[in-house]
This record gives sequence, structure tokens and C-alpha cells, in this order.
Amino acid sequence: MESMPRQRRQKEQTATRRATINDVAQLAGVSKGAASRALSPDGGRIGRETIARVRAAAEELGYVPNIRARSLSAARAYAIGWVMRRDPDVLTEDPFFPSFLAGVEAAISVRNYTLVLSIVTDELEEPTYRRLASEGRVDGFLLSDVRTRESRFALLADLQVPAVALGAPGPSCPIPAVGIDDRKGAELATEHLLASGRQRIAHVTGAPGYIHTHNRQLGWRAALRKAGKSYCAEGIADFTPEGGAKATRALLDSPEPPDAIFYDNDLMAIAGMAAAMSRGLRVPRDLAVVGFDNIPMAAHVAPPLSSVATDTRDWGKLAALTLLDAIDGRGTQGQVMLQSGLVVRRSSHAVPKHANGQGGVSNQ
Amino acid sequence: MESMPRQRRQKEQTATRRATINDVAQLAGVSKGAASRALSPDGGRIGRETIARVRAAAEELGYVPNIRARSLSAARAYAIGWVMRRDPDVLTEDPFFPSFLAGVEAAISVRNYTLVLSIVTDELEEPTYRRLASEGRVDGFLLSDVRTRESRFALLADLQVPAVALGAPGPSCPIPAVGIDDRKGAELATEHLLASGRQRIAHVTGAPGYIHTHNRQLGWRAALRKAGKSYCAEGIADFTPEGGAKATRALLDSPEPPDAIFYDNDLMAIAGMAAAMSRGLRVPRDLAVVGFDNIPMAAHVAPPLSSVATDTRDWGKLAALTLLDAIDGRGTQGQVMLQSGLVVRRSSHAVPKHANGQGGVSNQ
DNA sequence: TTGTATGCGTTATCAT
DNA sequence: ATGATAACGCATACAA
Repeated sequence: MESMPRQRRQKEQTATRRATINDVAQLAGVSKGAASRALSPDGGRIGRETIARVRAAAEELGYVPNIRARSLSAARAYAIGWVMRRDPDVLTEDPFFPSFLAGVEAAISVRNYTLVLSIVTDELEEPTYRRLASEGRVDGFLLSDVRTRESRFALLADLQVPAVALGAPGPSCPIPAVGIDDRKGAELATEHLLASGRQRIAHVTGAPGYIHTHNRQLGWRAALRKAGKSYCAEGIADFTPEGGAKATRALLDSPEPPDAIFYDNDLMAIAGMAAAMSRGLRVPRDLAVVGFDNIPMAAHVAPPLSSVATDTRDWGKLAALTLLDAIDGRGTQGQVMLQSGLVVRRSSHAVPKHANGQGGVSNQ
Repeated sequence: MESMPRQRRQKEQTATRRATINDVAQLAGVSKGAASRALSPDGGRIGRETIARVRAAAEELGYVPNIRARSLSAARAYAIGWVMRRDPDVLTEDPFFPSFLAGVEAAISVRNYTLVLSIVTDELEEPTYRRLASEGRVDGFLLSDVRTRESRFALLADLQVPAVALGAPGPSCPIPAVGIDDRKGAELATEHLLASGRQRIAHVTGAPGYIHTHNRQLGWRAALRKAGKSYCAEGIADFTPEGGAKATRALLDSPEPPDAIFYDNDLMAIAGMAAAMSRGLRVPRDLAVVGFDNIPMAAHVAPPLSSVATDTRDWGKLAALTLLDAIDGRGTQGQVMLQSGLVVRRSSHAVPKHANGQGGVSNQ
């Protein structure tokens, strides 16, 4: 017999080799092509009886199409990519993660897509996008943490891979976007603080340079402006508990300290409350606090934290669906904004008139 | 001209078509096979000069090997899978996530592997493993949240895919494991509470049925036993803030309430502290608290939370490397245990002898 | 409707 | 050392 390189390998695996479409075709007594058509969902020109026979054969053999072969043939990866840039020093727990991913998974798994996730440092971000795209690992990207000066749009255009932005980057964004309405959420929070009688509402921001940070800032300002307030102290932070605590201390040290603070996320808000309370301030009496994200922890700190809430799972699902559409060439060019609501808890309760804290006049 | 289906597509893409190994070979004036060899890292039997010429051509064309074709040919996915089962209602922020993933990425990216991540519900767990394996999407799995009665070992054996367990499942585990020493960590925490003068050290567990929950329980018990303590009140919880708060209230309501609580994670510990304090208890004076994970938030709550710390990033890196070894047939069958340390903060500070809380005598 | 043949891009084997 | 060619498994254009 002639030498048989491949055969050797097959021989070894024979006992457990996975069935290919060839095996199915053989068992069904049809050609490979016919089997392929019979198995394809859109059932092209193929006899009903043949379809039944082939499917029965496939069932019997436990046939599962090999995605690698299909990928090569179809020039598709059947996968989407998500590259997250994270400073290794600031790998804070991200409330965004699990539920957003669950939503993504729900959307893509029914289409037999998978998610390729990488967490990278600054300098590896662009190379990672390039690698994933040029190797043909993914058919599109989810773009999180969109920056105000965003270099990835050009990169993606260069790579010729569709993408969906996770956020609300505004009209200049060249790709579809699905995001929560950060501006509206921030406005909601600020208006609530105003309604609860607060006079000096400060803001502690997330990391600068991000669209969502920017939009939350806009929302806070807009609400203050509408209410005719001129006080607008702001602390620049970075979404981390430590950053939130620092910014809070700085605000409280200022000559005209706030009587309320809106934080760009819950992690900072919780740390901020702790910082304020450890100085003897009472929350909400002396300082009202509202966060963003409504993480599960928010309801279980003391005092329970008010927060802007969004359905993160829906967000993930919608973003993934939009990306799949883009991959299929069904370009929904628009931007979708998910609404967010405010969950009011004790941290921002109104102070009874007879007991408003420092600087109050009042006697009931 | 005849109809040209494939050609048409190629024509359209011609302007931007990615270079294949054929293009490189042509430009270098060699055969496809020679080009392949010249490009392969282990440079087989091939002339030095040819190598140089081919590599230059590849460089010039910006050639990147197509992973899909390589996958088909090599019968490898060049990807590892991680299937996380998560109850959609308890999608709590997972401190484990980002830094662990960063470690995984660091290990696999240099080998040109990617991570396929899915978050699934109970009933989709097994089908997801099956799909990923039988479609040939991944070459191996990372197995997190190992259960005391673990059905996935059999599943993986059936699927014939290597895997690495994330944890310390004990000697009966049929696959290699990389985990932190939960038992030791829990012991450390408990011993510290004993050393700080606590008499009644309770435990609030994570979700039952998991190896790490079990091991932390063992560690807590062992420390108590060694110290000759008989008090061992325990609340069964689930790793969520809400569960931690409930268990805490139950413990405090018991006829003999604890003067210290060790929690299986920080989320529960933080919520537990809040629950205790909202009842007027002072931490650490009336109740000392230690958590597990040392999340960034731990240092920024009031009072700052003592916690068992591990290098999650290293963990991810080591686990991924172990999996890659297993995929390559280099079976490191053993189990690796990463050490963890205790970070002591105010929540567990010793109570000055003259001022021990309830039941204490104390003045000053 | 069905079978045949070809291409996807790579690696590996064989013959030169 | 190099070139030619088969093979990976699937989808599809084309002929029958």
C-alpha cells in the first residue's frame, strides 16, 4: 500500500471520529452536495423525501457541521470580537460585565455565533484589533468605552470590519451605536436631587475622555442650568472607588462644599459616601448621594444608594443583534438609545424642612 | 464570458483582498509549499536565502496567515472556551472577571490563541459545551465554579476535550487544576479574628455546592477547632450582597450572636457590615468583619474591610498556560494551589481590652 | 432534483 | 532544498 500520512491519523481516531457530511451522505445514499442542501436551513432545490432521509442519517450519526470548514468556505468566522482596553492597575470590578455578556450571548448563540473576548493594555489594543480582523478570527466588533477622540473608527474602516459602538457617540459616529441615554440619566439624577431640596449639587466624573463620561457631565449641567443654579463644583475621577473617594474629599474640602453629589458610577458613590461619613457627615442629611449603574450592592450599603438604572442585559442583546445585522450587510446606520430610570433609595432622601443640615436656618 | 460566481466576489474585493500565502510565494518566486516552510517558525528544511526572500515578500504584502484555513488544516481551533453558568437573576458584579481575564489573555495571546466566552443559564450549560466542542470551536475549556458534585468531568471526557479546573477540587479530580488555596485563606482570616480577641466567630458562606465554598468552610472550621472554640454559627448565603445581608441579620437575631463574621466574599461582607451597622452595631467594636477577594472597593467602604487577597491575574495566566499544555498533550496532571494573603483593615481591628463592646464593662 | 467538480488557504507529504 | 499535490470539511456553480 502507498504511504498514508493523513490516513494514519484518521485510523487512530476512527473509533471516535466525528461524522462529516460525507458520512451522512453515504449513509443516506446521496451525494455530498445533496446532503449539504438537505441540511441547509433554507432547503434549496431538493426533494422532500431526500431531506428527510438525509436529516435522519445526520441525526443517527450525531452529525454536527464543522465550523472550521464552514468558516473557510464561507469566508466567515461566525464570531464577533470584543476588545476591552483596561489599565492593569485599575482592573476594578465592572458591573457592566456579566449581565451585558449574558445579553450578548442570548443574541448570538441562536445564530450560532460566538464571542471572542480580549482584555488588553493600552499598547496592545490596536494590534489586537488588527490581529483578530486580519487573521479572520471575527466578523465584527463590539466597541466599548468609546472615546471623545476615537481612533478606532479609522482603524476599523482600514480593517474593513463592521462594528457597533456601545454608547451614544453622537451624530458624527460613522458606525451604528447602541447605548444608554447617559445624558438623560444624569439629568434625572440631578433633577431628583434638586427636587429633594439640595442647593449645591456637585458632580464626580468617571475617567475623562470617554463619551459616556462626557454625556453624564452634560446631563448634570443641563439640569442645573434649567433650574437656574450656578453652583457647579466638579471632581474629575476615574470610575474607581479610590478615585471617587479622593474626589469627594477634595469637594468637601472646598470653601463652598456641596450638599449633594452625583457620581458617574456606583463604585465611586459608595466610596464617596464612606469618605464623607468618615468625616462625620451624615448621608443623606448633610450630603445626598446618587450613583449610576444600580449595581446589586447599591441596595445593600448603608445608607442604601440611589442610582440610575439600565437594563444592561437588553443593551447587550440589542447591541449584538445590531452587529449581526451589520455583518449581514443589513446596515442599521442609526443610533439607538436605551432609556434609563432612577432608583431612589435613602442616600438621597429629602431632608425634612425642620432639619436641613449645615447652613440651614429653620426651626419647624 | 461564462458566469463567474467566485470570480465576481474576488473581483470586487480585488482592491483590498488580503494577501494569501500564494501571493507571497508568487512574489518571492517560489512554490506555495516552500513559502509555507519559510514562514513556519521552526524553519524546516529550507534554504536561508529562500527564507529571507519569502519573509521579505510576506512583509511587503502585509501577509497574515488566515487562521480559518490553518484551523481546518491543523484540525485545531486555536481558541479556548470558557462557559460560565450564571443565574440571570443573580448576575452580581464578579470581581474575579476582569483581572482573571487579563491574565488569561496575557498567556494565550502570545501563542496566538483566543478566548471564546459564553455566559449561560443552567439549562444551556451542557449544550453549550457540546456545541463548542463538537463544532470544533475550541481546543479546550477553562472550568470555573467547580461543583462538589461535578457532572462536567464526565461531559468533557465524553467530548474528548482537555480542560483545566479553576479551583482546588481535591485528589479525585480527573483533570489538572489551578486554584487558590481557599481553605488556607479562610483559616488565615479566622485565625486573625481569633488573634484579635474575638470569641464567637461566625461564617457566612457562598452558594452551597461549590468546591470553593466548601473549602472556605473547612478552613474556618479548622481554625476554630485548632483554637478549641465550640461556637460555630453559620449562615448559608450565595455570594450576593442581598444574601450576605440576610444571613447577617439571621445571625445577629440568634440567641447567641457572633462578635465576628467571616464572609466568603467581599460583596457579602460589605452588605453584612451595612446590615449590622444599621442595627446600631459598631464595626469593628461590636462586630469584626473579614471578607474574601479583596476587591478594590474593600479599601473604600466605612470601615475599610479586611479581606483575603489573591493575585487573580496570575491565577488566570497560570490556568491558561496549564490548559495550553494540556492541549499540546503535555499533561501536567497535578493541581496547583496559589497562596493567598490577608489584608488587614479596620473592620477587624482588635478591640482595646478596656473597651470591648456589648457585654463589656468599659468606660472611656 | 441530483451528482460532480471546484474553491476556500493552509499544512504536510511525496517526489524531484 | 524545493516544487507539486493531496487533504482538511463544507458550500456551491454547473452539468446532467
